[in-house]
Parts: sequence; structure tokens; C-alpha cells
Amino acid sequence: MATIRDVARAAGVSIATVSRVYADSPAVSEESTRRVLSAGARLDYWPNAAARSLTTSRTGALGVLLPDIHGEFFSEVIRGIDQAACTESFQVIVSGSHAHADALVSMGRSLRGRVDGLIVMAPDEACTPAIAQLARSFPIVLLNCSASCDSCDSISIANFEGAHTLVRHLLSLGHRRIAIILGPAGNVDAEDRRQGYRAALREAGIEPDSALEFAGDFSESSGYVAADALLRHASGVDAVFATNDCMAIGLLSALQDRGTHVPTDVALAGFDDIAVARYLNPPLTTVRVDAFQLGQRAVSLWLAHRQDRSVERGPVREVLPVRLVVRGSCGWRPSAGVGKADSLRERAVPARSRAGVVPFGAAGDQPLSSGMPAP
Amino acid sequence: MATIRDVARAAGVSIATVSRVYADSPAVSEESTRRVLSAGARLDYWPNAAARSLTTSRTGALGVLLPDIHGEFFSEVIRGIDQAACTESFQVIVSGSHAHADALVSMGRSLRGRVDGLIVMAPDEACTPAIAQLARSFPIVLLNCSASCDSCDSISIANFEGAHTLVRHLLSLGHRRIAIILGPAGNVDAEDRRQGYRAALREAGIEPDSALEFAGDFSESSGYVAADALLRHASGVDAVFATNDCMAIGLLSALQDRGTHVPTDVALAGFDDIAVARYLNPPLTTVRVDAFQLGQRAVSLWLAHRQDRSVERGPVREVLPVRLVVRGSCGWRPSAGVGKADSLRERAVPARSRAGVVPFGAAGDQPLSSGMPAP
DNA sequence: TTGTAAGCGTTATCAG
DNA sequence: CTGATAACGCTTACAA
Repeated sequence: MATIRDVARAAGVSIATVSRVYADSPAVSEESTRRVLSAGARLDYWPNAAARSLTTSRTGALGVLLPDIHGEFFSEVIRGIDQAACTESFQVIVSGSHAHADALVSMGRSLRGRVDGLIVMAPDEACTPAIAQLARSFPIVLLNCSASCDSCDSISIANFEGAHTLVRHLLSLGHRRIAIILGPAGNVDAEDRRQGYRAALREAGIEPDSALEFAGDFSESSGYVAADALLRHASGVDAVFATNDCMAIGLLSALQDRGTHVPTDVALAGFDDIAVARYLNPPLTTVRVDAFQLGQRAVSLWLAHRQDRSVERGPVREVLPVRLVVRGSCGWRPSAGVGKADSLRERAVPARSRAGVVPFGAAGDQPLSSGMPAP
Repeated sequence: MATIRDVARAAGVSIATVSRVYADSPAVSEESTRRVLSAGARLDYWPNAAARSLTTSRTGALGVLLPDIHGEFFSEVIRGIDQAACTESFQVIVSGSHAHADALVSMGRSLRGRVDGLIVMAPDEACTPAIAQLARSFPIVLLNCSASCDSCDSISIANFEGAHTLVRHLLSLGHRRIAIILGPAGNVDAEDRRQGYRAALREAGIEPDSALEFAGDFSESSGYVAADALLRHASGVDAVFATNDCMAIGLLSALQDRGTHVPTDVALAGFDDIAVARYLNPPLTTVRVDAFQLGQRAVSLWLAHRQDRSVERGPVREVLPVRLVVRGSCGWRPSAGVGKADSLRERAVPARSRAGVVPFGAAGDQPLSSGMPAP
């Protein structure tokens, strides 16, 4: 592999000049530039990133630490990060499977000298000290983390508001006994959604009944399992709020297996609006989280942070808004609806059947995949 | 940030000793090791990756170039890559959006000194020269690429076999006039699927009719649009093979909007078995591609390649097998089935309703998300 | 077992 | 505008 010296020799200039040319430094004569570029192209030369970052102490890369890169949600987050990083000419180094605090720290270590900063997602509260440790070595943006570290910017989802809005919607449809399937213990998203649920009930004059709060862990199977407990307890439950869509899907399967009809016998709602949600039968009413944007914003936050690193300022905490998506699983029908600013209703007859071309005319719906999809 | 010199000073040893300790070099006394480690921990030291890779000319990182990281398929590929790389202590640098040959080359350039090799996915034939160029700088594994470069190992999907098996299945159900929705022009996956389709027809004594081959580009909307052409041409089409699931979904929507019932009026099948497929109504018969494993195998191939770099050998070409997944969209019913070794049938009454706990007892079905799913 | 010193491929400083 | 040359932080012969 050709080095800067080879090019310098071939072009008949010094290595400094070659360096200047490849750094777009202004003070190089046209003649030199031409000769360097020509020699560089001939030798297939390009500056070595490691050497460059050793002297500049900038890497042009951004590390991303995730607990697990399973499922659509994470894939969208990564896509958002990559897209935003790419437009700023940053490379992205991803790493999944960092549920443990130890893994988090050792991963961060091995990234030293390799990235200019980190975007960390660690929904488990146990990771807080690990993150604090990492924050001493890198500028960090926390993505939807329970850990709130003093020096870190963070971005999170409007979990409370989303759950609150969703439950109010259920109430507006006349549901009274509303159960909830909880997320994993210690998960801050899950907890915030629970709080939103409780708050909405209280505002409606209903005291939250802990007997209506069922265990879950965000997995599809936990939703399936919850059905038994739910039906055992069935004394008049008229709606269920599963704190994420995966559990809603599991629950839906279980209910159908047991001959319980949704939404006639019981209404069902989820959270996240993953791609499958609108294909379920009935289509799932849920809360849309724009995971792509979440990733994008995390990068923006990080870039902003490093811009005014000098300026002394408190940590920025951004909250990504969410949106209620009303579909059929809660019994809502066009004629029966109650006006609601922040809700998005998909028409019973989707716009596509009229437009004839646009498959996802129903406002807010996105195709499963755009651009070049899976082969 | 502490350097090796700081640690050496604090531990009262030379930098060489510190280096040896952090490289797990054997010839260091216990006493020195202890002091170095203690000083290192106190100073929060860890070797700088850039400096290290500059001297060793190894980076411990693997670059991944994808055309677009949209959709479940790619997310699973990345997950497979990350998982496999992680167990071998390799970092993964991903980069999406490289449809153009130019972007591919410039991306590869900027990765120089940053990665030890590349996994490249570029389904467009126009990228072949760009890949050849990259291959001069890096050991490369081609992922499902049209470009077959002499010096590159590659892994791809059994597109031909999958399509062939699927169409045979359709034939076995009595379908005769079988249409196909094609993928993007120049996409090798799409083309291979078409060939598999044609071959199966010919073997059944049916001459492929190009009037039954409809344009598409793997996007959901192209599937939707194809419905019109299809119905216009409807002279007895009894089955449609959409060359990927996204198009099948679009097509299904369109057919339902037009009052055409699947599978009664027309059978429908897809390719990929993305997560949504089994939630459609009717559940989609399709061909399962294990994207996770595809990613894993790509890494294995790459690791093997770099192991015996010295050994002279031709390029390894691996093909990932696929599997027919029979659901309801083609009119198959348990009683009517014809025995078939490589087909996987999901029971009309899923196993879960019997097991009572396992949500996806139906063999081969996977949950949407395991582990820690989307919040 | 340990230390010294020569790189690794760049960039940055400072004269010319 | 250009060219020496000293870092950057680490590994690795080679010596001791």
C-alpha cells in the first residue's frame, strides 16, 4: 500500500505538500496539486486513517453502543444514526449486545482512539455507573437511557405522554376497566409508560388498580403468557394497554386462540407502531415512535455538543414526541370518534384504493421498506 | 487521557513493559504486571487503538458496506455480522446507502487504516468495477453480490432453488397460469428468482409466458402497482409469485382493494419470509431466507480467508440454503397437501394453542424479537 | 525479565 | 508556496 512518501517521491515534492493536497489546504500551487493528485491516483494512494487520527487526535468516527440490535426498532435507530453521521462525514461503529455494565465499559475502552464519541443506549438502570465512567473518556449522548449522567446530553421518547394519550383515547371510547401489561423491571421506558397510564386513569377519576397491572418483559411471548392471567382476572376488563407492540401481538394471538374477540370482547392497544402493527387483524391501535428520527437527533445532539464544547452549559435533554395511531383494535369507528388533536386516524378505506398508485396514502403510514429493499 | 508513558512512570517501569502487560505478553514478572495494572487502573489507561494499529498494521475492525440499511432483512444481516464479529473480538463499522459505484469506492478509501477487511453488498451489477478496485486494498467478502470478483470469496442466497421449489409447490396445488412480479433490472437476486421460476414451469411442461412476467422493483408500491397490469391481463392467472415479500404485501393490498380474494380468486406467494409475512391475511406462503445467518457466514468466510491468506486457493463461493414456508396464501390446506421434503408447513391451528405457553410453536417460526426488544 | 530505540504514516510547526 | 523535522502513542527487535 502506497504511503505519503511514495507519492511525494513520484510527484517530486515533499511529503508536506502531499499532505496539504489531501487535506485541501489552500496554499498549494496548481502545478503541485496536479502532480500530487496524478501520482496519488496512479499509486492508488489515500491517507491512512489511523496515522491521521494519531496526529490530529480526531477519528471522524462515532461509536454506537446498543443493548441488542434485534428487531425493527433498533434497526431504524441505527439507520437514523448512520444517515445523520454520513451527511457529516462520520463513520459509524456499531456494537450490540451490551446489556451488562461490564461489557459497556470494556467496549468503550477498546474504542479509545477509534471514535470521537459515543451514543449509548442502556435501558437498564444498573448501567448508570458504567456510563458515568465512559463519560470521562468520551463525549456521550444517551439514547433513551435510564441513566441520567450530569455531563451527558440525552434524548428520549415521550413515553409518559404517549401512554397518557393512548389511555385517554381508550377512556374516550367508553372503556373503564383498563389493564396494562408492564415492561421489564428497571426499564425506564416501561416505567414511564406505566406512569402515563396511571395518570390518565386518575384524571378520569379512576383509581389505578394494581390487580390490573400484569407482568411482562417487552417480549412477544410475555404478551402471550399474560393472556392467561388476564382472562383469569377477567372480571370486566374491557381494554388492555400492552406497553409495547411485541407484547400486544403475543397477547392478540393468545386471545384469539382462546376465542376472545378483539375489539368486541376486549380492546387492545400497543406502543411503538412497528411495521407489523397495521397488518394485524384487527390492525393495532398504538403509539408511533419515530425510531429513525430518534437516531438522527442523537447524532445532531452529539454534533452540537462537540461544537460548543468550550461553552459551559448544563446537559441538554431532548424528548422525542410520539403520536397516537388509531386503528381497529380498540373498537374505534369513523362515526363514533371523538375529536382529538394529536391522534392520527387511518381511514377505514385506505387512501390507496382511491389514489390507485400510492400504497400508503393513509397519512403517517410508511412503507415497510423504501429505496432498495431486501432482496 | 493517560498514555503509555504516564503509566510507565507511575508504575516505575519502561513503556515496553507496560506494552507487554496490555498485550498479554508472557515474559513479564508478576510484580511488574501487578504494578502496571494498578497504575493503569488508577490512570484509567487503555492502549490507543489508532496508535496500536499504526504499528501493527492490524485494526481489529471489519467494514460493512451495504446499499441501504432499510428494512428487516438488512437489520438481520447486520445483527448476524455484529454477533459473529463480536465473538472474534472484531469491531464492526457499518455504512449504508452505497448504491453508486463511486460512493462504494470513496467509502472504501476512507476506511483505509481503519479496517482489516470489508464485507460488501452491492446487488447492482454496475458496481462490479468498483468492487474490483476495492479488492486491491482489502480482503473482501461479497455478500449476495452480482459482482463476482476473481479474488473475492462470496456468499449468496439460493435464489434459484427457492423460486424453483416455490413454483413447484404452486404447481402441485394445481395452479397452472402462474404470473411473476420481477425485481429491479440488473439485480442478480431478482434475476435468479426469475430463472428458478421459469425452470420449474418448463419442468412441468409449461412454456414460460413473458406476458405473465410483470415489472417490479422489490418495493411495496411496485407490488401495489403491478396489480392493475395483472388484473387487466387476468385471463386465467391462478397464482402470482412476487419475487419478494414487500411486493407481495403491496399486491395483496391492491387485490383486496379491488375485491379479489386471496387465495380463492388467486394464489399469492412471496420470497424472504420477513416478520410481517405470517401476520398477513391470509398468512403469506413464502421462501425463508435466514438473513442473520447470512451475516454470520459472511464473517466466517472473511475470517477463514484471512487465516490462510498465504495459501493459494481459488475464491470460495458459498450459497445459503432457503426453505419453503407454506401458509395460507396459496390455498394449501392440511388435507390437500402433497408430501414434500423441503417444505415447511405451518399448521392451520398453530401449536401454541395447544402448548399454551410457547407463542411460536409452529416449527420454524421465530418471534418478532427476542431478548430485549424495542422499548 | 527489562529497557532502549527505531519505526508505523500522518499532521503541524517553523523556517526558508 | 514549499520543505525539514518533530511529534502523535504504541509495538517490537535488539541489547543488556
